[in-house]
Amino acid sequence: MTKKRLTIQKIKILEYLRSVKTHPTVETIYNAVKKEIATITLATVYRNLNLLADGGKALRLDINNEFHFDAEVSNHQHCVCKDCGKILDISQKEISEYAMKKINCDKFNPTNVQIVFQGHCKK
Amino acid sequence: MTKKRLTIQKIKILEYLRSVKTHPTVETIYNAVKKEIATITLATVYRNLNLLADGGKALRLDINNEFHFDAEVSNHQHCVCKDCGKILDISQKEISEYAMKKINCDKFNPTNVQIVFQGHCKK
DNA sequence: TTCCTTATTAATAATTATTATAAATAAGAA
DNA sequence: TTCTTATTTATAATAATTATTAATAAGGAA
Repeated sequence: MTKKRLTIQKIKILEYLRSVKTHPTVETIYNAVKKEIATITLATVYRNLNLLADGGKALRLDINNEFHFDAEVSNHQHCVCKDCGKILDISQKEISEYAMKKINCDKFNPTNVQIVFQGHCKK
Repeated sequence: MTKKRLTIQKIKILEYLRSVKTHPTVETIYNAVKKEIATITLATVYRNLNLLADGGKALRLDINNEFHFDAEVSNHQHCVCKDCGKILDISQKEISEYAMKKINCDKFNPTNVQIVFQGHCKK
C-alpha cells in the first residue's frame, strides 16, 4: 500500500510520451524531458516509465534489444524493419482480438498480446 | 559471398539448441556448450546464435530484456509470465496465420510475426 | 500556513548484456 | 600437405539497465 506521489517528473514524462507517435527509447525520452527539467536523471526516467508500464498507462516494447515506450495502450500492432530497425504502427484491432479469443493454454492466464511483424520497410 | 565454414562450435550450439524445448539465453547456451568445448567463449556463442537467427535456423526472442533462442522456427507463439518471467510455448498455427493473412500495410513487407502473450502463469 | 513523514529524486556507482578488436587457430580448397 | 582466410579465443570496450544513498519535495496533519 505505498501511496504514490505525483511529481513533475512523472507528469512531464507522460506528457511527452503522449505527444509523440513514435516509439521512443528511454534515452530519447530522457533527452526530451531534460529540456524542461534540467536536473532529471536517466534513472528517474527509467523508474517512471516502468511505473507507467506496470500501471498499464504505457507499453514497454522489447525491440532491437532495448526498451521502447508507447503511450498508446489500445489494441494495435507493430512492424519492425529487419534492415533499419524502424518501428511502424498498425491498427487492426481484429488481429489482436483474434489472438486473445483463440488462445487456449491451461497453464497460463493471458492479459494482453504483443504482436510484432518482422520484415522490410519499403523506403 | 563469404563462404561459411562448419565448425564444431556451430555444430554443438545448434545441437544443444535443438535438444531443449526451453528458450535458453545466450548465457545458458554458453554454459551448456562449454561442457563439451571448454575453451569456447561467450562472443563465439553470440556470433553463432546471431548467424543461426539471420539464417532462419533459429528464432531470436527479445524477452525480459535479453535474447532467448529457439530452434523451433515453425509458426508458434509464446507466453511470458509478468511475475516470474517464464516463457511457455503455444502451438496454434491459426493465430499466426490469421495475423499474416490480415495484415495490411502499404509501407511494410512482412516476412513473419512474433506473437507474445503476457499474463500470469498458474503455478 | 507550517510541520512532519516518507516517497521520490539526483548523483553516482555498479551490474549486466552485447559487440568490437586483434592475434592465433583451423576449415576446406588446391 | 600446403595455403588462404573464415572463425575462434581472449580480452577490452560499449551500451543498457539497475542499485545505492543522501537530499529533496509531495501531500496529509496540526
